[in-house]
Amino acid sequence: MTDAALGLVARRFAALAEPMRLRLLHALFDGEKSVGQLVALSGGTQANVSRHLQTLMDAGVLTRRKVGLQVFYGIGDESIFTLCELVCGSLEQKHSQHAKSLAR
Amino acid sequence: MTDAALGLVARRFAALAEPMRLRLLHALFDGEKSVGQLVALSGGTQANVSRHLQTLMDAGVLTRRKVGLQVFYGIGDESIFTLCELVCGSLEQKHSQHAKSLAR
DNA sequence: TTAATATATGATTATATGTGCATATACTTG
DNA sequence: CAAGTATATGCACATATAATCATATATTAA
Repeated sequence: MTDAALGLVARRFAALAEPMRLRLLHALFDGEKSVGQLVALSGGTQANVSRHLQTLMDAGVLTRRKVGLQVFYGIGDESIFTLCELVCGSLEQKHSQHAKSLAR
Repeated sequence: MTDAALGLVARRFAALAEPMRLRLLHALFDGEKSVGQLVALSGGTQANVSRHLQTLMDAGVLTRRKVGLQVFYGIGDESIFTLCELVCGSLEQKHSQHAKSLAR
């Protein structure tokens, strides 16, 4: 593994290492949405949502489509779905094990 | 998705969002190793390697086994393998597409 | 052209994180 | 018990990142 490769992988993970960005990605799981829609759904400020979308774009995770005044973002990398499922699954498992060990 | 769940997922991704930690994980892919071995393999300082191992432990990603003076760490969550493969695969694909678009 | 709307961005501040140095802790051996 | 070895941790510093506010940049409509 070269230093450059490790850096790229780290950057990809870093893009997913922020609750608000995960919320935005989650909102995009059922199809692309405008910035305005994402602001409403996420409850964040317009500026902050725009910044996070920019970060996800830089990470190569999103698609961007401009239509008139609006900009529509969508999931641009299919691996995101699997990544999130994997982590959620692993955490659920850990949580249920923890619950069991508390119970006995 | 609750706020707490998003926070947990973000923390898991954050654990993987650092080149030195990825290097350590990579070194552990073929079995558990002591801190000293990891220091030698990674080229980091002892203090820094120890800190990163602690971070990965907190994230629930590693196992820890103390034998005499030494402490052996290992991969404690199978999903890590798949996560890294997925990201590497996605980046390779992106890279090859980029190479192609430069070529034509 | 002017006004109105959607999105992006500069500047600032607060917080988090990575690193190195020195030292503490835990364990083993003589 | 003293000395030596492996690992962990307190402290300090530099850097990165997220959030907010105000404002800039499109684009459309009147």
